[in-house]
Amino acid sequence: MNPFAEFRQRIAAAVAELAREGALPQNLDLSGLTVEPPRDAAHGDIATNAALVLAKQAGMKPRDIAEKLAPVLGADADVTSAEIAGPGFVNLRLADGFWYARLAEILTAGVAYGDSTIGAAAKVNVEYVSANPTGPMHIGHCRGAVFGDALGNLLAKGGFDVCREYYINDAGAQVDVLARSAYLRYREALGEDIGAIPEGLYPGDYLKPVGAKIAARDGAHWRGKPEAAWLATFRAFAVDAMMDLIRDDLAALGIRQDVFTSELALHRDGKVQEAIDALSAKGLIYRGVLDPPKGKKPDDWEPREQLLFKSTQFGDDVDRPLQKSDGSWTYFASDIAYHRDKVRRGFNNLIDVWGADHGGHIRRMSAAVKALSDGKAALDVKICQLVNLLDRGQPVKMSKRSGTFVTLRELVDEVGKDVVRFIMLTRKNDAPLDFDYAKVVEQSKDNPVFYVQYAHARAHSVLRNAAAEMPGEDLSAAALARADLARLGHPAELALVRQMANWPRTVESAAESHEPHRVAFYLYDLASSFHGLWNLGKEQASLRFIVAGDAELTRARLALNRALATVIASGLAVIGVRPVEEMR
RNA sequence: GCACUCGUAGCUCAGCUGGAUAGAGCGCUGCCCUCCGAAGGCAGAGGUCACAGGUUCGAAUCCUGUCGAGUGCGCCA
Repeated sequence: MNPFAEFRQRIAAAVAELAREGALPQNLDLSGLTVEPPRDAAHGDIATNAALVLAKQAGMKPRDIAEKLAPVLGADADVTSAEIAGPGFVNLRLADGFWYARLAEILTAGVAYGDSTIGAAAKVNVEYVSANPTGPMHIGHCRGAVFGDALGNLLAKGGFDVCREYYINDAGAQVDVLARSAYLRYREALGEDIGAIPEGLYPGDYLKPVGAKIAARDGAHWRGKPEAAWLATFRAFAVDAMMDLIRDDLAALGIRQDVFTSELALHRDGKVQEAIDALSAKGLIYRGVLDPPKGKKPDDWEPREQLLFKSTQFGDDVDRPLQKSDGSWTYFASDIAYHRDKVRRGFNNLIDVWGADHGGHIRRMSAAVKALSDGKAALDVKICQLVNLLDRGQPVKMSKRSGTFVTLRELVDEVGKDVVRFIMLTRKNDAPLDFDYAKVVEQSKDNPVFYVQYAHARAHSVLRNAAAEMPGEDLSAAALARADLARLGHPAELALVRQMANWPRTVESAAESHEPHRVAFYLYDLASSFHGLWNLGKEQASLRFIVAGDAELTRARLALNRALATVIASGLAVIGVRPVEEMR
């Protein structure tokens, strides 16, 4: 249960009741009604602005409305006090029993705690990574991959029907370069001395096995033939090999996607033409000449008639070209076809995760989605800013040319997938992120991954100790849920329960705003509260979790421990990090 | 030149879609282990939320402008 959503309903019901009695006007608009935890715990458990948002439409003073509302809410069995504060907030304090019930709920639900139905099983499509299939993934791809995957997990937990998707850019010039590079390695595999890899081809060793495999399969069949004879074969073979490589890299990060869509297949099946025809039927396609970009030196600029999409009708700054001068489709054209395909597969919620360098394409793509779905589908593009790779504060030099760029695999091998995943979510997606090799593996509170894992491990440490001290005692979640939870009377214990009860709300707001980083911050805060509670037991032995001679109190506190571990595990599952029971 | 993103403590960043006295971590100062893991915790100092207007009961949050940073800008993907 999300206590705040629950009380929002109860408050709406109270308003309706007052309206029935004639104390308030009928049919008030409650859309601006918020029900939140107050910033200051001294203000109670739940705060609502109901009186403030209703004042204007009711033509009454906020405090007068609050005066009527507070007694109605105060009559709720779960509410111990309803106070009016400030300009007209109503602050509710809930009975401890309400929070104990939440604790039991956590123990009963397990890691499913926080699962929500706000998504109403609506289909949502998350496209992420979509790295060009020309080599292994490097660190630059990493953030978008983790972000997209965690967002998928988050939406699934929020009750959406999630499809995770990868768009294979296997139709552009870069895959021809890949094919030529593979051909060179093929000749090498046949025993030729190919010397240095020429400028403009991919130099990486990862293409050697590709060339070797073709040589093993086809022998010298392709040797000496013109490019036209072998290009398509080598391209297809190399792209497949690169996609295998990328899938392995993704697997190392714990990522598995549901659908892989090929750009080449869209072209081959005439889907691009179909999409443009569809837009054309809506009168959104024309031939025209664009103005040169202002302020930029038009060195080789010459006016050129092009096939254009009227993206300006949907909020873009300028209409966008669909064809190159040789008549072939632009990337934008095939991307339109791709998004049309998603819409036709029944997705009205589209999310694309892109790198920072694609920021300029958001408007045109959103315009295209609006146009081709007649406004029914919404596209949300999440931009992931750059990751600055550091080592002890010093930038790690990367050069693609010399092949010394850091691959995703190297990174994961070095620090582990859990660390990579968590750190990638410790910033908002649109803010740049520093990733310091040395710091992220540090076992201290400076390192948020460690800090959260440590809280989980500590809770399990207590459960292990308790099991040793109380042999034969049933310490399962189900058994602990039946403990006398009312023994948890200390303010810090209740505060922890309230914070854990905030997890469902965190899931819902993070899912709705497409912001998985909120989960990481929530877990950090929760871990912090738990570490604080732990240390209370150091100063005051009676506050330790295991209390000799009071089995019932111990059971209640063990319930708190197990619930804490459960909520952390539930949150880490969204991020895709394994909760550990012991630190080593 | 235009567009997008951003500007919050000395540093790195949160701020739950407009709420009450703006929060963490690092760094600095001072404390807490005869130990349920000090791999941790507590306390203190530190901010006119870039600046100027506006919207309203109420603005770090929304709008406009200025300044500053990053990214992108016809036939690359």
